[in-house]
Amino acid sequence: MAREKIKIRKIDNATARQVTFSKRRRGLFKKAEELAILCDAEVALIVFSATGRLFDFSSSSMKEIIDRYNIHSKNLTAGDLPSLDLQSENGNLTTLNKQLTEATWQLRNMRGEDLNGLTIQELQQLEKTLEIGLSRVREKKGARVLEQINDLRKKGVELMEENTRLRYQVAELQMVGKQAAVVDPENALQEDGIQSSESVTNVTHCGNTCENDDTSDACLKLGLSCSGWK
Amino acid sequence: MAREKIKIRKIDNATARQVTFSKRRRGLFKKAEELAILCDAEVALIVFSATGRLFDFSSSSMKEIIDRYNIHSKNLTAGDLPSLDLQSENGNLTTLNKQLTEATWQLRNMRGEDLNGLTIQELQQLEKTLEIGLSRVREKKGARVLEQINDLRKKGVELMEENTRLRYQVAELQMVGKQAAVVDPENALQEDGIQSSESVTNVTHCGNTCENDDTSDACLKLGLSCSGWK
DNA sequence: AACTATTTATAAGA
DNA sequence: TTCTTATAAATAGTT
Repeated sequence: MAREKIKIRKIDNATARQVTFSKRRRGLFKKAEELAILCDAEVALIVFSATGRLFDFSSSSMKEIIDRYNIHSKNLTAGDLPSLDLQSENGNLTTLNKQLTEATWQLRNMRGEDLNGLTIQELQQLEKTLEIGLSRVREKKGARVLEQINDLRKKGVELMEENTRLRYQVAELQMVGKQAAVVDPENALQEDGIQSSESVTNVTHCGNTCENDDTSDACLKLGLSCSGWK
Repeated sequence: MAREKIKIRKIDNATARQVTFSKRRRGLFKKAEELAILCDAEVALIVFSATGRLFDFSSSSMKEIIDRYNIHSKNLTAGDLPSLDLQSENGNLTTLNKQLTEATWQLRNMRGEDLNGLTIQELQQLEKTLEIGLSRVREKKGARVLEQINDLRKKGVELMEENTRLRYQVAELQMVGKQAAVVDPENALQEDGIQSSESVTNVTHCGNTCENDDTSDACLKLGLSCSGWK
């Protein structure tokens, strides 16, 4: 639906796939919500990305919709097939169950739940693990934030450069103006001084100057990319 | 998206609403399937029309996706009982595998591993979860340490009381000794003085005195509970 | 992220 | 409902 038509099959390039996922996911969720509102429908949408992240939308309570779905679908299919490969791989099953129980228990402990069974030593170890995890998460977040800041800086530099160009442009134009209005030289000098000092010290003021210049919409971009994160 | 732009609010006209529902439902399901195929995502979509008809789509098994959703959303919110309903309902091998994968992924994230796929917002959320977990663990550890300290204090008091009793006992015995060995009064007086000053100021020294006294093993207990934490 | 040339989706009308 | 069509939205590829 864009520059080129694409075939509906798995996108090979992982980056492109991720980008498309983000775009289409947003579109899908928007459409789901619109359908629910426009047509008074009950809508539940669950999406797991290829990397395992969950996204979901439900027009009312997800639980209610799933319950309602279960009732409906059971009526339609009658008897469902209760786990066929259960007995064949029983050995793995108990192992998996144990692993999952263990993992879940660890997760809960890390969230600070069910700590009563732990000794002071275990709590100490848990605290250390959490501290390390927390510091790593903070480090990564910091790196991401720095990336964004650098991006903004880069754009700031671009703005400054543009600002310089514009100042020259203004100066040139004013030279022409001075030559034309040589009858009133005082007034022309004053305007020149005000304009240049403002444009150098305050980048955001350029919006007024370059509003209709299609080579310089950097001010707008700056504002937009700032708004997306805290 | 057509002849005219419309506002996203419930369509008043029932017929128009029904028509729009049919059209948009088809569009939504198509988009859902495309997202699943293009981006290798797991998608489940459940829609109930205003008249109660069920429409659903799922890229794989609806049950699996809902199970996975339950695990995820439970982990994100609060306390659940995973080990209990694991054996009864989610006995399926593939389901277990996915749950375990999911749990492992979350655990690694909490330990600060594999953070590259996460957005700043997700990192923020993770940081918050870790902070909460960490503070709970520290709180619990603090409580345990306080318990132990109170225990030790109590035992200290018991020792003091016992000590006092012992001093009286010693004094009494020495009175008897003095009366019996009245021939050497100087030596008896000196022993009394040393014993009382030591026992009042230094509790741990009592070990030598009461080692074989079954009514007072508090010193031993004190030593054991001291060694268990740092 | 932001920009567009295109493709899609769809609102209204037949 | 279905088809048509003008127009709004979504989005693929690019920067």
